[in-house]
Amino acid sequence: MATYKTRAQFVADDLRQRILGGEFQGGTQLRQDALAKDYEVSRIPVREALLTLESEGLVEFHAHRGAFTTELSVSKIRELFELRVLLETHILRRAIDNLTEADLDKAESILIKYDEALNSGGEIGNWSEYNFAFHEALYAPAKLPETMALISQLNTKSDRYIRMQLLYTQEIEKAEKEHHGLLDFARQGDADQACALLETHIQEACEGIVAVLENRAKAMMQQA
Amino acid sequence: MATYKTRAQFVADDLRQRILGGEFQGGTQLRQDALAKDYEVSRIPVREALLTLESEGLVEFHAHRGAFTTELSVSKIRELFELRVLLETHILRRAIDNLTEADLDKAESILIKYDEALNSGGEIGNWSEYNFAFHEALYAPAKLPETMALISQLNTKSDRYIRMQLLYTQEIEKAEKEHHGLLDFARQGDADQACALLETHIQEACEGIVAVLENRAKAMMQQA
DNA sequence: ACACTGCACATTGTATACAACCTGCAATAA
DNA sequence: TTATTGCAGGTTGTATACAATGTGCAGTGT
Repeated sequence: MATYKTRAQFVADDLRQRILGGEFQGGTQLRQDALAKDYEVSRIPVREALLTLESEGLVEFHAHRGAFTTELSVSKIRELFELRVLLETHILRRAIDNLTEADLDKAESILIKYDEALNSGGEIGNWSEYNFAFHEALYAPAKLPETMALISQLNTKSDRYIRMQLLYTQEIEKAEKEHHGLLDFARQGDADQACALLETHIQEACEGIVAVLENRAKAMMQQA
Repeated sequence: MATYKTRAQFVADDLRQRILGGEFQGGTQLRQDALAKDYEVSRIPVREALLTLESEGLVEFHAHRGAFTTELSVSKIRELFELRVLLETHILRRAIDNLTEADLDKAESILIKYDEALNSGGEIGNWSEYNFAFHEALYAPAKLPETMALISQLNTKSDRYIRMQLLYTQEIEKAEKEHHGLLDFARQGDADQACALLETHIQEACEGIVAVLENRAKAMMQQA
């Protein structure tokens, strides 16, 4: 799949990681010239990369004024997480209907690999990738590609904030326990309980993020 | 808002209409050079327009092979409409919580304008735009912009098929009656009934489309 | 006949060059 | 002083030119 990568795709992938990694503050302008020099390409693939990122909601274009990284308000974050609850409980139910042993094992293996990394190293830079990989594996049996694409889209949009939360609070272990719980309920075929757990799992993550944001806002106020 | 339109945006808007209008069969290649000549621009804005349309799901890029219009399978169409039910009933409930008289009047005025056009002229080319405008007006009071954006996205993706259905069957009047029903339930504040009606409204549209597609497939078989 | 290689052509992807537009500052006038 | 106009510089948007890749056919060999 997609064995060849155009420069535009390469720039888009790398820049996405940089944005999600928090390298830019919300609202900073991304100058095409500077990025072109960074990547040693012309501005054309840079523009195309920025357009791609715009469609993912990471960047906003203003005609003749350029591209700016987006910043989400608390209310938008709440909305995104509410959508995640809606879509992910929906897909989880379907997944549980179709679940095979192999599916469960696959999801579990991701979880185990992650557990090990957690116990040995402690810090995990790309937690959010593992996180999404697990959810994806759990939802895959539903065989709803369009739904999955929307979920993925919502995740990308909120990813920056999830990372931020993990940086400030130490909720990874808790989330990990909930992941095991999800897997257990799925194995038992108990869709109701699984969905209930998933719902609180997502909602609590949301509240965590909102708390961090509001603390930060308070700190900003005092500084000024 | 967006007073200036770049050439890329112009091409994207026009090309979107052409694709949704059914000018291209699913899977046809869109040659950049030809489009550039059509619009009397260079290939650069054409490429950017195609990228935009790709993010909307109307077109697919294959590296070094170009852009092709997408074609949805019956199962994907079903999935999209299922998502619409999920998201639109969700937003409708919220909208009904916040509804004011002014909101209802606004939605109704769209409906009335449309009724008139229907009675006088008969044929309406851009029914799907009116259709979406009404739904949008009804959902707006929910004040959930991200949700609304997703709904809009799903609508764009399925729009071609909705138009196709309307071309072959004459369901516009029925849909129009249902719209009035929706408005009535909303006015009464009866979210449950409104959502139930909305659900069947969407599901029946879906079944209509699937029926048309399967008939067409059968016709194709006989031809061969 | 069939498979395979390699070349020519067409099309896409990207670099460079230029035009259009926005922004901020300086100069002018009220 | 304050508001306004116009210019200069810089950035984005687009055209043109070139490079890289995919495709199809001719030619060769088996």
